[in-house]
Amino acid sequence: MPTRLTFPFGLTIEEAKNLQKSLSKKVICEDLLPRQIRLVGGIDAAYIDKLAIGSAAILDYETLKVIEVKTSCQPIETPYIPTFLSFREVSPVVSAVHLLSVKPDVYLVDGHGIAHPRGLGLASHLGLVLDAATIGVAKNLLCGEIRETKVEDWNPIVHGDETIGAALYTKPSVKPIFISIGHKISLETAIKIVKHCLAGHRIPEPIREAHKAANEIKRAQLY
DNA sequence: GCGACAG
DNA sequence: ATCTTGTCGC
Repeated sequence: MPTRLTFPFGLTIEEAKNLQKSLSKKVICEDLLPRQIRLVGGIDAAYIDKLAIGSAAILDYETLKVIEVKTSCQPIETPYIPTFLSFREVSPVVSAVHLLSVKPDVYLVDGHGIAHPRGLGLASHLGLVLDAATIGVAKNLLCGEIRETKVEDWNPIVHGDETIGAALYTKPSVKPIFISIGHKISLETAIKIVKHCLAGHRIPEPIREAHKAANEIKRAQLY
């Protein structure tokens, strides 16, 4: 019989793949967000034993100062399988987002958007679930290759004959970060927003804050 | 069949 | 992601 992993809804790998494919058709690669961004969100997750900690941080876009941070712990319900990260992280992360008293104009998500084998990385999946603008910000490439034609501070990530993202060089002599459309945004705007949020670090500030919050929870739970 | 593979 | 101190380098 087919390999039936403990996916939500009892999905098999094949069924999960088909779900990703159909959901990816709903992803919008255009700017459906305010022209003037006021609040930016950062999304990340951490793990302690059998618990997943979803984290969401809200920062002021201009000053990059933290306005609010929420976390939510849940039992881990799905194993980590490459290309199926969203099945593992969407639930805890959405719970954290629902605890927020304010919603951002766009979310920076720790993971890929459409730069995914079936076009549905965590950032895109989350964007569809929240019906919000999202940007995928990954530290490693999952699929596609970098086209070395750098004329600015980034190179296109191509898959076949399509540009699925950008390798953004944030600092000299430092590995780039991989940006891709999550939902309701264009790649150009996504790159612009991520660059604005760098503040001298490789990882954009909203994600760093979400990451910090998740780890602070870990310490509290540990003792 | 083999290797690669976000967090 | 996680287990983990000091250390090399900008």
